[in-house]
Amino acid sequence: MPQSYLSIEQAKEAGREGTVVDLRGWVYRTRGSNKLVFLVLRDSTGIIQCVGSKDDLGEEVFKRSKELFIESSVTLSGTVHKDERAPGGFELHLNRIEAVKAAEPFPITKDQSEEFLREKRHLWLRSRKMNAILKVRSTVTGAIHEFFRGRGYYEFTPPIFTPNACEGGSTLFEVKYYDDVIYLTQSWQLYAEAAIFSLERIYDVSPTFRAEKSKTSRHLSEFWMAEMEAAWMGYREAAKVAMDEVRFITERVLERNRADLELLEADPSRLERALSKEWPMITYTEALGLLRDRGGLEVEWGKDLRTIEEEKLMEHFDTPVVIIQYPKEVMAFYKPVEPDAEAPGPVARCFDMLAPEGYGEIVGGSERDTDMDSIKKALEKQGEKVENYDWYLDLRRYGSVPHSGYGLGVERLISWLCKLDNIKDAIPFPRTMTRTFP
RNA sequence: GCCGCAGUAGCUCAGUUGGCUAGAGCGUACGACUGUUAAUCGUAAGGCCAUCGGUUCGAAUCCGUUCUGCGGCGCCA
Repeated sequence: MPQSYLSIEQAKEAGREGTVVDLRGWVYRTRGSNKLVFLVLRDSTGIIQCVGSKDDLGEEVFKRSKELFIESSVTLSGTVHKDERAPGGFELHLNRIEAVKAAEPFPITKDQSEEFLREKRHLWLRSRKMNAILKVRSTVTGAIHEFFRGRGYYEFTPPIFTPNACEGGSTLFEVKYYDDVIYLTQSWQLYAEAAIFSLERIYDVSPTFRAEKSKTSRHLSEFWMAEMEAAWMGYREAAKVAMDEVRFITERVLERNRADLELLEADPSRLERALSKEWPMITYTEALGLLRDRGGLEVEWGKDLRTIEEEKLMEHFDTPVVIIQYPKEVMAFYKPVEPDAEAPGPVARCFDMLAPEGYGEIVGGSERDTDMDSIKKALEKQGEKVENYDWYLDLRRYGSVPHSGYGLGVERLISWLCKLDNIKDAIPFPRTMTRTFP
């Protein structure tokens, strides 16, 4: 066995031509005739075509190499050649090939359906498509840490089991907890609000669970949210941080994953175009005006923007757009009223960020209410028991300060960056209302 | 919660107004082929037509039940 193996990416580096290299990986494709075998090798870095002739390999090895099924693990060695006939421009002329473990016939063939690929997701992860998405995903989560740490934020990890509802109880997953019942978190917010009195500026990237009965290509029951919470910060400033964050992540993906985006047919230039422009921040009331004047869509003031309205609105933009000051009535209890707004009714100090190309809401955030009485009233109105939130009210009793925060939907962002048809491809093992397997 | 679509070979799909022994491609097995691009050519194996019930001389096909999956709306990230 050779001492050191190269990756396929390394084997294609300049200056390697004519040298003998050792590679290892998995069989991606095989083709052949009675004198030649073409075997495309795959590893985490890419693919390369390997050519073996009966003369070079010997009758026995040649025959066995032709019998290797797709996804067999192999080690091999050969000479690097530049060859226009090979996919990718390089190929390896084999002088040795050994199966580490011969595979059984691989169930995924060229005829595929979304449903079948999800059923075989544990194997489909090996596909070039999933490989590219997972690489982008790694860049995205890494960039989130880099962004916040570079700005003096602390990572703060919230509990996943929670006794409280926070955004209305209907969408919580109940979990048996010893002899009791508890819920899976659907937001870190209440705990983040406790932590800012210690750390002032915090962020996290963690799983979130929502039992919404949403059967769409934009919803998951388990997804990852990148959240931030900051003391002494207003909602407009938080919205600017969100825009900076999404910009930063997009830059990093363009730097590190250009080839992955191209493989996914997610034209990088559309992201470059978005980065080259200012991203608009408009009010809800202005958005309604836009819909009426440019879209011919009349929306009654006070109604939340639905999917159709959001899509219609985003037809006019090729960058993400932040919408601020939604009507107070449609917002959760913790969002305070903006007194200075020019609007037909009370509006909240809150914002959403919509992605272009129909990818919908990627960020939702707000300033948090610091007024004890209005929090209590809002909780009662939602049917919550105020005494369950007494610990949360303590945060208002002891040195309350203005503060804001937001949550970024990691899979929604990845969907936009990678131009995915379905959010279920943005996470390795999607969990939806009907899928918990594999 | 509401609305729509689909279940036929391991996979992707045909299957006419109800009519003979249910078809193709891919994959698999065997064979042929010196440069293939998820090669090509030949042969073969492979089916409780999702389920239960009904109509009929006769049902993959028509009607109803149940189950499973997919998508849209609402809600959200």
